[in-house]
Amino acid sequence: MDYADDRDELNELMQVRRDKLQDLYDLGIDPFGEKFERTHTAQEIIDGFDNLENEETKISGRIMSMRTHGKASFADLMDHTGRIQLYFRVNSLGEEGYALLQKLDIGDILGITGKIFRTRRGEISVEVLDLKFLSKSLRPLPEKWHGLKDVDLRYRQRYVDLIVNPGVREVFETRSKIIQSMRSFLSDRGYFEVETPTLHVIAGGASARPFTTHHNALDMDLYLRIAPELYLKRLLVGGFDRVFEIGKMFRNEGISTKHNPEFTMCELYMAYGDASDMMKITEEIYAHIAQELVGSTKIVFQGQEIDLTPPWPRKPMLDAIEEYSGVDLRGLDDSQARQVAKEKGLQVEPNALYSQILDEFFDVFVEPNLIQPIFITDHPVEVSPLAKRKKDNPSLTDRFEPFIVTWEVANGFTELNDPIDQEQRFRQQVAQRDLGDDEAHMMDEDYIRALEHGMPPAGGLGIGIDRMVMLFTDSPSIRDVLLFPHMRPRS
RNA sequence: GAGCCAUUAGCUCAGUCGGUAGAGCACCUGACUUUUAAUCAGGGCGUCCCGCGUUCGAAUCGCGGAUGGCUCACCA
Repeated sequence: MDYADDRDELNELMQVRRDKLQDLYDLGIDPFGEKFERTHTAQEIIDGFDNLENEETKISGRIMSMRTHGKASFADLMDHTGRIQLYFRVNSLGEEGYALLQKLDIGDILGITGKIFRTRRGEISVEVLDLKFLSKSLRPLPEKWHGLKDVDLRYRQRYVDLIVNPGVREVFETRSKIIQSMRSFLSDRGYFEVETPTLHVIAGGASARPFTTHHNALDMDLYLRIAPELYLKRLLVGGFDRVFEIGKMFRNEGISTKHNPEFTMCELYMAYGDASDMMKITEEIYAHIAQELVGSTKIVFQGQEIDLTPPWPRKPMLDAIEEYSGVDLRGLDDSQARQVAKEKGLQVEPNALYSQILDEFFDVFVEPNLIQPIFITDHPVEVSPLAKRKKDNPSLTDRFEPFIVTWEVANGFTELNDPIDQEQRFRQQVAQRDLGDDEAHMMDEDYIRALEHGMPPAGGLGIGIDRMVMLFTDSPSIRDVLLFPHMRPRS
């Protein structure tokens, strides 16, 4: 087999690497070696140097830079813990062994057997006694100093981004820690982790357009779930006391710095509880994770200090609107609300509903001001079809949304457990659907049936994991916290 | 979906008035046995995002398209 083939289609840099590959084969060396058992990681050698000096070690990783000096050379080897310097000397490797360096490229993955020592300049290093090619790299890496900056390439070729931009790995390590931390937090409090279907016959539990797919054997269309809510509450009917699920949701909507078509949410439900329990747990989870990650409940996001220390203030939506817009929307009907909105310079559809105008007021006047954590509560019943009405005002619900740095980071409420009210709410949603609102709920007869068996009063909460990770990793774009964010295919 | 901006060597970027493309890193050749953005000498590398047009001549101007970024709209 001629590994230096296809020369016409390769640029010079790749041709050179193919030639070296062929040279290795000619020398009887497998450039794509086998299992290599390391004894230390780079970080272990650096941390444990005092006890390891002059010891033999086996380490593996990728060559990230080389400095050759005639009969002695230096290279940096990177593994998942960090970098360590390699020192090659013709005296220790012999003429033949040392000559192999000519076949070495930045990006090659090596298995090194060597001796741990410190150079004259003080750098902890490994003097190479034997090197094995574990994988020859046939493509050049981006430049050592500037790395890979082109965000398009960074997302499309995340593997390269991860190799050359060390901060990227940290973000995803933090993401993993956050999810682990959330799991143990909930599990420690008696929450039981479950998995519910992602293929739904009825896409319910949120107001969003679903993705549609098709089951061939059953010859039926199915939806990718927009929320796990209705299944999790069926489990409360079934007798589970506290449940949670962490998983992907799919919503067929726009892509932005805060939206990806698939995103991760944690939903949890507490039987015999209510919204106030959920607000408490929201604050506690955020504070707990902050404490674990940075050892403080104060964090910095994009240069702003955010104080996550509980308790967070709570403010009814209508109070917040009055505070920031100066307008009291309480008790208005649809047309009065439209009139007030026009006076404040908002764009309103000619037949906009009161609840929609409320939403618009909130988005324009309130949201941009919500930097520090705050719970906005008491949403109108029309936009909260699964939440229980407030006892003292049946047009509002016992619902809350926490905001941090102007983002809605979660959504929770006291769950509606009255099957008759629920059925009426669904009917209203279906009516809106018929009027062209394709984000309104569909009727879910089986869910009503489940409620008819009796669901305990309960609090429920959904936390957006991606936004939480953005906040804790100081990432301004959701794409920075997704390993492989959605991209249009490149032609 | 709309507006604005970007796309030039493997990577990071220059490119003046429209005159036919440059730097650094990386790469190749040589020197160098403790360097670390190693150094020194020499070298080569381009679908200037794609297509059409204007022009004697287009990386540069015009039109259309692709991809990305930001803002807005929808949403978590």
